[in-house]
Amino acid sequence: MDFDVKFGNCPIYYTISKIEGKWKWVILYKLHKCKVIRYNRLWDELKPIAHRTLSRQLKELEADGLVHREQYNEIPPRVEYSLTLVGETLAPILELMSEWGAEQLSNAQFQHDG
Amino acid sequence: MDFDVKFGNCPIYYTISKIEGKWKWVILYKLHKCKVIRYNRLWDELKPIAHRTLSRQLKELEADGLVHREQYNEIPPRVEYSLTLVGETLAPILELMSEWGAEQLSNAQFQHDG
DNA sequence: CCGTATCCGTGCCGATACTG
DNA sequence: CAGTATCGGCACGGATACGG
Repeated sequence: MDFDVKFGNCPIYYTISKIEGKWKWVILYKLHKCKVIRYNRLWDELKPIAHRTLSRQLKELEADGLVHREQYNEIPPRVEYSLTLVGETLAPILELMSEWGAEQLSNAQFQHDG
Repeated sequence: MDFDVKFGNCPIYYTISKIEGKWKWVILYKLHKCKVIRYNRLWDELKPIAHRTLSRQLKELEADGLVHREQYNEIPPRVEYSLTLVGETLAPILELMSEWGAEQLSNAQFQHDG
């Protein structure tokens, strides 16, 4: 990564770069909430996400050490995703993000009703 | 926004959608740290960001009520950016993101130094 | 100093079909 | 069930030049 060249004094940029993309935070949040979740279940939760997109983001998250992939060689096949220990350290951020969104939504509600 | 149609039960998606883009979190963080900052100073801090990009993201953030823009009709002109009250409510998330990045960076350091 | 205008590349993301 | 292959659109972001 060319991170430290340009932004060595900016840790938040490291975080943003590591978890870039439209879906990654949501994926991480789902994993945090569900602990363990199968591929199709995750896909269901995130529809209308495309397979290609979900698959790729999961792979990147796995490569970055944030997500663990456990494959069972059964028929039909079963694959379960969960957060790694490092991934779990994001939990406070995920919770705050969710809370912030909820507050903004309820505020917007007041604006409408109020 | 088509948010509530598809993701009404997922507040974190609201947050992500609101603060989308490669730079927005970093911009918000800088504003949070500096309280008030002039355009060119911000641009300096975020180089190699392009003017077009910085300008647009600032406008979007302003339109979303997260950033306040104060213009002084002097010569030479002066424009100062700061967080709105709503923008300030993101402070805990920004701090956590920065801390998380710092931890990951120092961990990576340990891996190297062994 | 503080941006906008213009032009353009690229890479993210989606749809659909197909495989082990 | 759990993905990959292929194709393509389009919006995001960058470089540069110019305007108030």
